[in-house]
Amino acid sequence: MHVLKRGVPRVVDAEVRRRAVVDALFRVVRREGVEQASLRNVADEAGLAIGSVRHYFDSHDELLVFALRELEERVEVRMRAGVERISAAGTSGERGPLVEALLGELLPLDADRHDESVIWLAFVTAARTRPSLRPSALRLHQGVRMIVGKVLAGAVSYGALPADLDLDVERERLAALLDGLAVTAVLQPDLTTPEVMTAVLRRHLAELAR
Amino acid sequence: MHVLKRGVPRVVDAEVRRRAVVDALFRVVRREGVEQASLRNVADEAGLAIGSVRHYFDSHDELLVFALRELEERVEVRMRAGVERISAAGTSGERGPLVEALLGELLPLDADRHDESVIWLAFVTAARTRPSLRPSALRLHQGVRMIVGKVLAGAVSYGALPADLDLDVERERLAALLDGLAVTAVLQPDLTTPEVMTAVLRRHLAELAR
DNA sequence: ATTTAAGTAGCACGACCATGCTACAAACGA
DNA sequence: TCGTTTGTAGCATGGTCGTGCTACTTAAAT
Repeated sequence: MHVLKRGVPRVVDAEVRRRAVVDALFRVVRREGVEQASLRNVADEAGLAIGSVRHYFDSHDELLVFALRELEERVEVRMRAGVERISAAGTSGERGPLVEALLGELLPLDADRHDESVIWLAFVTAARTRPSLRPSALRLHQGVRMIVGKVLAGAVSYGALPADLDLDVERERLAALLDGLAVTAVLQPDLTTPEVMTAVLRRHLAELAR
Repeated sequence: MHVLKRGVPRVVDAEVRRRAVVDALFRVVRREGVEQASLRNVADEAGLAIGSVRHYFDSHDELLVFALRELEERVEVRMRAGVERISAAGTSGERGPLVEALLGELLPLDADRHDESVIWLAFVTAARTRPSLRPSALRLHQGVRMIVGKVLAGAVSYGALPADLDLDVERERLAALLDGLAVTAVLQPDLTTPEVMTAVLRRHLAELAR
């Protein structure tokens, strides 16, 4: 009945294990899609027995939910770092490239972020018919729009963008553009190269600045 | 050995039946996602026995491929009609709204096109890991970009858009915007209303025209 | 040293899946 | 009229799935 503190290393191990299982899950999803991310396939990929995976995740659904939260966190960390980098830049002249870099973090410009985008699209589309995934999917959606909104508002306040912009419309427009680029890069990677994506993003930002 | 013409009505019936099965498939996909579109579920939805469905489609995969081709055709028909409407409009003054309407055909602005977009996204993401669906997915991708490219080039030639536009970049930008709007409308329909989508599209076209 | 908990593993069950195959009815061509 | 094709239906097989459950091992706690 005593719910006191236990041996320390155990807890750490548990967290590491959960992370390892999630990484295995991500590899399966990237390679074969969410529908193939069964407990069996994930356990195999992680080099564990199916029962071991279930020790850390009570159900298949819980594993998926946890994995999507993990993805959420990774994106959030990268965004937060980008925002801080912009805040640290004093003069407005330096901010342009930093804004482009921040928004570029949402695009699959390198192999890691490509994989991340693949997993993002897989989970977020799965969330349409899986209620347990919807909260995370919604947070990701809103998070991107919040970042984009802040960036635009900040640029206006610095005089980098005209003050008469309809920020609600511009936020949705830029967010949809980023989503669209990521989606096409995931679905047709041969046709949507990093160069194309950066050119499109740069053009969009330049045009916003008139 | 005689491969001659058979009784006429049979062929018609067969085509009608295949269409009915595909419609049932679309309803299942819309409601529960591609992963639930098993032969059993589709047969139930169509009110047929599983064996009957298999009489028209030799395999599950063939059914999916046929269904995606059907979707391809529907989109193509609507696009062709829109293009003709633009070609029929003589003066350049009338073309603006027609262009907006044509590109709007690619957005889920009403219930029917919303369903169509849901199915589009489901199939096209499934195509990432299903080789048999890739050709259709690629054609849809290229088709949209061809239409968008023609529209932009036409607008330039009519003087409605500045001649110094980088059409390759603008084509990808507008196509990604349309894809992104459709995706977010499918995944977060409550947050991405038809009004938002039309406002974003209108704004983009207006800005292109400088 | 003994108890307690956590980690690992695997079996068994019921459900669902695609597909090969057979059977029967209706309609058509000869 | 007979035989062939076409539509409809259902059975059996082999596979994958999530999950409940049990067993064994390791290590920490008392």
